Amino acid sequence: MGNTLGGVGVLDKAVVVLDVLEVSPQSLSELVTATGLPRATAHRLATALEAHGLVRRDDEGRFTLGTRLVALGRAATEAFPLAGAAQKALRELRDSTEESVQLFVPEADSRVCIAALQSPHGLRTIVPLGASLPLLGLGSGARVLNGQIGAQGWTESVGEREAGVASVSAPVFDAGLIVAAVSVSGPIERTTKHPGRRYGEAVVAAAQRIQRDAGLRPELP
Amino acid sequence: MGNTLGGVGVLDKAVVVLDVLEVSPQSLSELVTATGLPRATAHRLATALEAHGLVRRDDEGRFTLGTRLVALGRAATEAFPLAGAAQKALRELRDSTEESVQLFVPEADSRVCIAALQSPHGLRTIVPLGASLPLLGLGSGARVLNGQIGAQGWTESVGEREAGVASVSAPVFDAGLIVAAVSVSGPIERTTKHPGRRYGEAVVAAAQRIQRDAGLRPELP
DNA sequence: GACTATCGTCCCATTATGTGAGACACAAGC
DNA sequence: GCTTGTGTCTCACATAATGGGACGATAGTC
Repeated sequence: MGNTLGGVGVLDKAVVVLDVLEVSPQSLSELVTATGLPRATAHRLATALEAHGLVRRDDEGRFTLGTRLVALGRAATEAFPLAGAAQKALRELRDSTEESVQLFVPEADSRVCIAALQSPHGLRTIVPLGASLPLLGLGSGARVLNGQIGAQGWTESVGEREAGVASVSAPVFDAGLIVAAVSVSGPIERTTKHPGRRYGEAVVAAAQRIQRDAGLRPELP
Repeated sequence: MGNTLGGVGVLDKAVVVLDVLEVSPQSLSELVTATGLPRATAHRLATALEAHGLVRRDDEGRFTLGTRLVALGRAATEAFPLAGAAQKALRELRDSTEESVQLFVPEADSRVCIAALQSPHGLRTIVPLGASLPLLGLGSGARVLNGQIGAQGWTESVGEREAGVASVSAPVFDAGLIVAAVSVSGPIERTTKHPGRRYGEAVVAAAQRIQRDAGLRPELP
């Protein structure tokens, strides 16, 4: 119930509350209009979540995401063997390319950024940790996760997902399956219109290093 | 209901599931024994949470914390104006002391670590992000949040919260109220038995810088 | 191959559970 | 004064969560 259409359960409503609070702190009345829930219900849910530390009140008495979530979020990140194992390789890649780098994993019908480091330049691409992008969308990361990889092991996209930004991505394999995509992205001015020429090799190397560091098997047994 | 004793609602059970999964991935049966919930209930809850991305399955089919939580966790961290504003000051403090540093905020009857950086040394104190410690407990951080501050503006504790570790903490004020505590902690061997002498000044300076960077008013209007 | 154990998943009658309109107290503004 | 806006709480009602048990797979043992 609630996951399909029709009946909506407590849990679904509670998640809506969290979703709304993720955007910004909300007073009760704001919460009511934002969620569409009746005042009494919104209040009960928010205070119930508050009792669990998932929601707290800020200095102005508004509801915000609670401290419990920072602990859960950290644990969730660590639950990805990849996220941790990829850190060193990503840092190397970011430092050698001087552009923002990300690690994406497929999740249902989207791809989620589970690790990201930013370019040192003032003008840079930013993909927030945890950001969820459509899997069947644009960008070299999406292509890679859908199995569209060039002969050299990488895929590039120029001004595809967002105007002015280009990116190169390479797949991370486990037992012959693509489990993640490493991406480098930045403004076309710096990456040129053929970012693959510049970064392709480095991205593929980083993906392979992640494979090794995470203890994955690149080929089928 | 459920927050007191007696009736336990869906939300409470869902949180229990998350709590259990925070420790480690669990198969359904493990989840059942860990939570004490009936199999059908545990399954329904876990799959409901899965539908919202708060829970996912790992490669072995077990339940783990989901990707949605990494986004929520990040948002929760950002919802603390302090956590972000404190980063620079904490990094400076960590680099100058070469010991682990933390920022604690009071929350109900506990104190929560909302920012932490670790010592470069092999032997070091680790307080995980989001960790929740009793507010009326031991340690210089607890003391500071309870208003027990020495004349120099800091408080030290030696082998108090945990054997072998000493710490120094200083308060962050807003409008005359203590809103957070900055701590430096490390093994007694390095910090000496009078860590305040060594780090007191630096910790107080960091706390004041955080106050400034976060745009807080140290005194009453 | 048959037997048993344990797994994840799903059904459905039962009732405990969450529901939400409305009452309430408090504060600010006209 | 009155009005409008908060946040909070209650309570009769019925909806939504419950959990014992059934089911099909898979794995191991004899």
